[in-house]
Amino acid sequence: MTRRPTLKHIAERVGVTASTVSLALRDDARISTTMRERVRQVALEVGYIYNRHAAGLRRGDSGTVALCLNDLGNPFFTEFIAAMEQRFRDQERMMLFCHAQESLTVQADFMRRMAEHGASGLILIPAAGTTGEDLPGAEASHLRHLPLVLLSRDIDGVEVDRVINDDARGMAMVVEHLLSLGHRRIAWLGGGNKTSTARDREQAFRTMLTRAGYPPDQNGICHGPTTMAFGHQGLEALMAQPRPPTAVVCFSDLIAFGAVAACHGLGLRPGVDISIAGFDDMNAAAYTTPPLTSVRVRTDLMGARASEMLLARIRGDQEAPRREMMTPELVVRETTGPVSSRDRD
Amino acid sequence: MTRRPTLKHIAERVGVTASTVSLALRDDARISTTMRERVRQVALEVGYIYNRHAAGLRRGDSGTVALCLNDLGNPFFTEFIAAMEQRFRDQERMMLFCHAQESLTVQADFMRRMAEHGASGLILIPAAGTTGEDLPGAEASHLRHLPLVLLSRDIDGVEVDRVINDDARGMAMVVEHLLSLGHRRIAWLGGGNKTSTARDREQAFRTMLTRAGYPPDQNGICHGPTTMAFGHQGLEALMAQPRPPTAVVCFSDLIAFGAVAACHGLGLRPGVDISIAGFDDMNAAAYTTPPLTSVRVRTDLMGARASEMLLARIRGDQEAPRREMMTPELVVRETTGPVSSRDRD
DNA sequence: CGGATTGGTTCAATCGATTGAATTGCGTTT
DNA sequence: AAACGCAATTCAATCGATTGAACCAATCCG
Repeated sequence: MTRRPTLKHIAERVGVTASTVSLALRDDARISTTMRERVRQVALEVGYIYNRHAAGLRRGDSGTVALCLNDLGNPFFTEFIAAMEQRFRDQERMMLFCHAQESLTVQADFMRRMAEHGASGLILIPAAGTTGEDLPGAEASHLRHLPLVLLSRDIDGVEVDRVINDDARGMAMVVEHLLSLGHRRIAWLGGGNKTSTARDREQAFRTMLTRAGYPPDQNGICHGPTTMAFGHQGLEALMAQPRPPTAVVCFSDLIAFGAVAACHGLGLRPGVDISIAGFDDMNAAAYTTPPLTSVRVRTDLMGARASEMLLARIRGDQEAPRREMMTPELVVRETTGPVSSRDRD
Repeated sequence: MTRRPTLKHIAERVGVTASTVSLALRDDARISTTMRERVRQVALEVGYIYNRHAAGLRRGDSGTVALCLNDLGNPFFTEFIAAMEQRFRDQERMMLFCHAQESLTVQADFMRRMAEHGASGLILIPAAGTTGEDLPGAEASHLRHLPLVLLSRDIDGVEVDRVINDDARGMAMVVEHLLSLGHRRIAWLGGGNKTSTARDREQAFRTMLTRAGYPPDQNGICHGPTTMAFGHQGLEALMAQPRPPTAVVCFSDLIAFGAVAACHGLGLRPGVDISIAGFDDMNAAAYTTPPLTSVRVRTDLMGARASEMLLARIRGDQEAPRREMMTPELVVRETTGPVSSRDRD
């Protein structure tokens, strides 16, 4: 098991210097076509493997871009990936990603590691509870030169590029839709206040209902993790109340899936006996029984835009950080319907 | 914007050499505690960032482990990740992953890149259509020294470690279950022959039915991509036949989700008018309406085992490659039930 | 024919951390 | 006082690729 071949080995075989080989392999115009061919040939023969550490050390950049996600258990987040991968691949950049599982420590480790590794930039869907202090942009941080774009979840008080969904608008559409169907007792099933999405959506939910004159009941606000399991038990809890809601708005589709599933056991027909709305409109939303009413978040556009913004920063764009909002749209399917006559107030 | 600080800068400040700083930061026993403290302190002050390229160049190993997935659109595959991350984090190894989207090119690029990067090892859920030629183990490949473990999908004719589910056994359980419920016209909804899982499951399906004396009808075999959309339209197609099946076995849960959803539109009650079985038992399987009968694949155990095998290889284990099979279990929920009397042959 | 041009290649310094061997300093032993 | 042991630090070579400048030879032009 011999040592892995280097430029020098190739150079010796061909009878030139390592410089020539380096230039040849990288298609430098200074090298003649014949030489290039010979070098290529020999490189193949000896099984040459480019050494990124050596190159990275010399050049200072590794040509990679990092993505940090925090909840792979929610397929919604994986939907962002496709659009981004495409963009970076076009730029011959590799995207390396990390699943931090909502752990600030893991997230910080990853960011540090990527800085050490000379990553060109970072797209971050921040872990719940992330503050400005935790970001590369923070003065105290050693990472301040790492270009950064926040995706999907916003963070207050930092000057960074970000691409987020207009959650307030999306939630307004949901509430208006339900009100127009005659619902008045509308409950909330969703996350706490650890992410901007959870905060913004719930805030909008409360504001809209209050403004319409039907402020949400304290018992109608049910907090819990963003999982199907929570959606399931949450709906059961809501419906066990003496005066159950006629409609339930879920923070996310994942929760709504659980809620819709719970109806089966309770003998309720979603869209008839109870209205349920989700948020995100992930792929699976069209495949619940019956299909879920939700708010389409344009993960494709958001991912693409985040990539572009990051690439611009990497190229050295010096403009002030931008905060871009994507407009969502309401997708009415079958889990929402008119309030049944016997439920009407 | 000054250049980022190096060991040398710290050394100058402290009044020692770079060697001392290096040893101090890495907690080498040779360095006194006081010095270690001083170095640490200064490193923090100047905002030192460890340079992985330099270290990697010198040491030849980057301490990272790579994972290549091919279908993030299917949450089943993300279920493997959690168990693996844990294991590697315990070993202070970072896991970098790639979503190759079933593209052999992207997969190959990633593997090459990881070899160039000096990754310690690779766990691969191979892209559909991957052959032994595409793997680091292949003689022709330049990657032959990269420790490799195959996960979930098997590949013929290569000597590599692998951890796979016993698909034949799982499928046998499904078919027996349906036969025992009285089903005789059982259809297949699933992928082609590009992955071992697709082949093995379909093969077992056919064998079991043939052995029982009810070989599947040619019209009862419906091939397509592993998506909910295919499951949806596939079920509609099957039920549109003059003599529709009384039960449908799906290659995977994702397809089954689509199939179950299609029932709603067709006015069929899964588990009553038609039996549907999935495979994988992903989290969402318990939340369809009604809950899906499926085969539990132990992604947690498989992920853990694959990590352990890879770590053993990295440590230099010289034993012959092993092929480990995990035993699945049937999870009967409500989408399967006795064949209805009017359908009985 | 001399000088300039061009194309092709080599020179040599450089990136920053690592590590086995060598060195220094200091107290202890004989 | 010489010899020794030990701890703490430094020396110096090394990893492999990159790249601006220098070099050389052949060709071209006035």
